[in-house]
Amino acid sequence: MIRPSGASDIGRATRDRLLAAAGEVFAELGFSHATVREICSRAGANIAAVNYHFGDKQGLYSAVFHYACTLVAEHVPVGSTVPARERLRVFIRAFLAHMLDEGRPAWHGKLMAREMIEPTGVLDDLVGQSIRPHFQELIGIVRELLGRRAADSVVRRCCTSIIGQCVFFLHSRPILVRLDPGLRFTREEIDALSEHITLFSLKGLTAFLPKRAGLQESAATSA
Amino acid sequence: MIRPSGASDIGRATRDRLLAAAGEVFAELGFSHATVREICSRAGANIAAVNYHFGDKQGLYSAVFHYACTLVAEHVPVGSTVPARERLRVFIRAFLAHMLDEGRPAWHGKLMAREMIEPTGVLDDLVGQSIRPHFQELIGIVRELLGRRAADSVVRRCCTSIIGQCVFFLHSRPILVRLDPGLRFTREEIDALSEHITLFSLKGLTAFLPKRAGLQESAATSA
DNA sequence: CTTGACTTCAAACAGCTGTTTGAATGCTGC
DNA sequence: GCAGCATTCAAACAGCTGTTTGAAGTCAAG
Repeated sequence: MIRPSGASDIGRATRDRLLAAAGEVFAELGFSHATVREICSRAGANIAAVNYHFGDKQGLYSAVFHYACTLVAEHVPVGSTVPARERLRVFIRAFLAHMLDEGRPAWHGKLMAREMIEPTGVLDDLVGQSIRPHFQELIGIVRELLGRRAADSVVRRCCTSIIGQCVFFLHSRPILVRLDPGLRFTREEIDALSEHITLFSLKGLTAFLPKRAGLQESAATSA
Repeated sequence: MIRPSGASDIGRATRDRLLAAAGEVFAELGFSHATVREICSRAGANIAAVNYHFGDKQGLYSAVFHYACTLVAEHVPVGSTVPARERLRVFIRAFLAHMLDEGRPAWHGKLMAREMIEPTGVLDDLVGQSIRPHFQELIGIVRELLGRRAADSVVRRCCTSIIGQCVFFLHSRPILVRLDPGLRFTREEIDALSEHITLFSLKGLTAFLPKRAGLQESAATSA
């Protein structure tokens, strides 16, 4: 019996405590380095609690991950009436803030970063539920900025250029802080960063505008 | 006794075989997932060989890593007589090729990617010996493209924008192949990718040129 | 109170890990 | 051949891991 159908209040309490503790530990140490004992210790639960409530360690990880996915779903895409260059700005800012913000539930950003590096199987769910929609949204923005005649491959590469700039801070933070000690991701720094990436990307996109489209270029540039 | 001072030929043979095998296994699985037994098995050596030749698993990892670092040192920076935008092109191409090329010693790219994510202590050496010089080289290029009056913070952020685009393919490959099955990093694809990043970045940089510098912009753009 | 389902607990289990040991082997210089 | 050294080997060790077990506890319903 992996998980009982009806859970009482105190049962749900330790279950939730396990989820919260597991989120932290998994984010800190990754799936394999995190130990069930450490998670249960932080949750104030018995070692057998994980297996009782989630079947096994992998089940707990999946539960934590899906819980984190639902939190991401709160991302509200901007209406398409807004100009594309403004939607790009909002997109980049939301993306950066979600990953770097050292706010309260700091772990689900790290968690997803780890999943990208060491896929454990739930990565497919993550791609389907969260990443692919976001990526499609960005593709729509870029396509609007580049015009109908832009090739799919060009649009795709431009999207990776934009996302790459954002994700870099997530994956390479250990190196960045060694290159520049005193690097902190405060709210202001994130704002400045997203503004920089937006400007850089809007200009960079103009390299792939169809020839003889000076009017469009100026439109995409005057951000 | 960690390592004997004088090593005979066959001794050096198994030592080298251990280094090669460890490079593959560490790159594939990371430091913690890699097992001494697997490494020794691939090297055709006894389990105790690692401890005999390198002291312990960490010692083997350090040796592999420093060996990989010496290989990277073969990167030849272009003379500064070449125009900056051409040096940027060469830099990006070399960077991408070094990390993505599925050539013979395919492992030291992956190895460094893993080290960025899960620093094991040798990361400091890596930053000092390899990453910082490369980063300084890129800073020099970007500064030349942006002009003397560009602020340090702007130059720095532009460098991260450029490197971020390159590193993205290294860290997020699991996601990218799920978003676009059939994605392969052939020699041609790497060429096209580096060309794209170069164009995108050269244009993106112009967003941070000092105002009223149309002449410089055209110089940086006509790549 | 008694029943019964749900939950917690301490203890142990089996498996894999890096590491050590001490004997056996191979090679070199005498 | 022999001593001395570097190297290899099979076996075992100690530690940590996820997981299981069976008893004890908890609480609501009859």
